[in-house]
Amino acid sequence: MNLRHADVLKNSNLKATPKRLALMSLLAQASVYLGPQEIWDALRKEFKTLGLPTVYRNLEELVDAGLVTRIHHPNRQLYYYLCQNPSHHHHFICLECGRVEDIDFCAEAQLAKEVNRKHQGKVLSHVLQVNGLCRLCMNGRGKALK
Amino acid sequence: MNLRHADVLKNSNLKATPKRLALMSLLAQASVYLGPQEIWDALRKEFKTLGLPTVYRNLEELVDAGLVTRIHHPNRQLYYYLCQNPSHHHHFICLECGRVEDIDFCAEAQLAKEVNRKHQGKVLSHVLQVNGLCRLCMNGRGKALK
DNA sequence: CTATTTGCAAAGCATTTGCACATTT
DNA sequence: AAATGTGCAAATGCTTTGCAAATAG
Repeated sequence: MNLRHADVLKNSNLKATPKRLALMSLLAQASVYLGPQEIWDALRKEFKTLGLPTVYRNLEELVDAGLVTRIHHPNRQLYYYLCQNPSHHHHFICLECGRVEDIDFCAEAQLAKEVNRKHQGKVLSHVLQVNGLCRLCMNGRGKALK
Repeated sequence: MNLRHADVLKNSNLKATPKRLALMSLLAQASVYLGPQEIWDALRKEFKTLGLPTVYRNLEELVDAGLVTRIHHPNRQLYYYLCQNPSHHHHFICLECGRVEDIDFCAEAQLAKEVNRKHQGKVLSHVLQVNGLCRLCMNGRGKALK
């Protein structure tokens, strides 16, 4: 598991430091998108001296390397997630608790056609962000993340 | 034109101040999404003493009233647009010049089905953000907005 | 040994707030 | 006159940067 992360980092010319590996493990385990602060709080339990700027820097490096996805939450903060295809991000965001889940549905083909026809532009990536209520909050069992 | 804006404001219990009307006119004319700074710069030509906080406050009031749409640009800033259906925003964003255009294409029906099936959640609104190159930038004729 | 990475403190910058004054209704 | 809107200055809060010390390969 951590061996894999180390290899992935090496392929991107990033050094496999303990903190970076821990960050990747945290993201890999997370079932929701995490913000820098939450990540910092979680990792500081193990690394007492970890600085918040290091979290930010690592997250952006991982984003640049295409290993991590960054989304804009309606609450105006950034959230991160370990993701596969960086050009194809579909999220379901619960407006009540802040939970973010991936959505499989994609209409990329129609989308590209539409953009070509009407805008004559070129699609490089797309983000579908669906705001709503998750099943937990619909049943009053959601915990507000924010 | 301005009469209509005044009425719309009245319906939302907002006073029709000259600055607010000018802001609405500016948004109504704009063919691209505008940021607070751009809006401030534009309106200050007419209103020398206009404060930036006033622009922010008015934009948010208009968003709250459902008269204006706010989107999160990949450059991490907020952009505003006079818009009809606040639950249905599809944007094409040019990564080169920052231009934002509306996209008509929508797959809401399939989307709702997918969310219901897999996430068991409720869709309240959705945003489809397509990042790419606009026709101007593809031809080297785009002006970087940012 | 060299290039990265990190911690710390300080800076940046878009956005927000407090409050007295001005304007709309 | 009462409620709302505005300017100004200052505060907020997330994010970034500079730089010297630490660490990975």
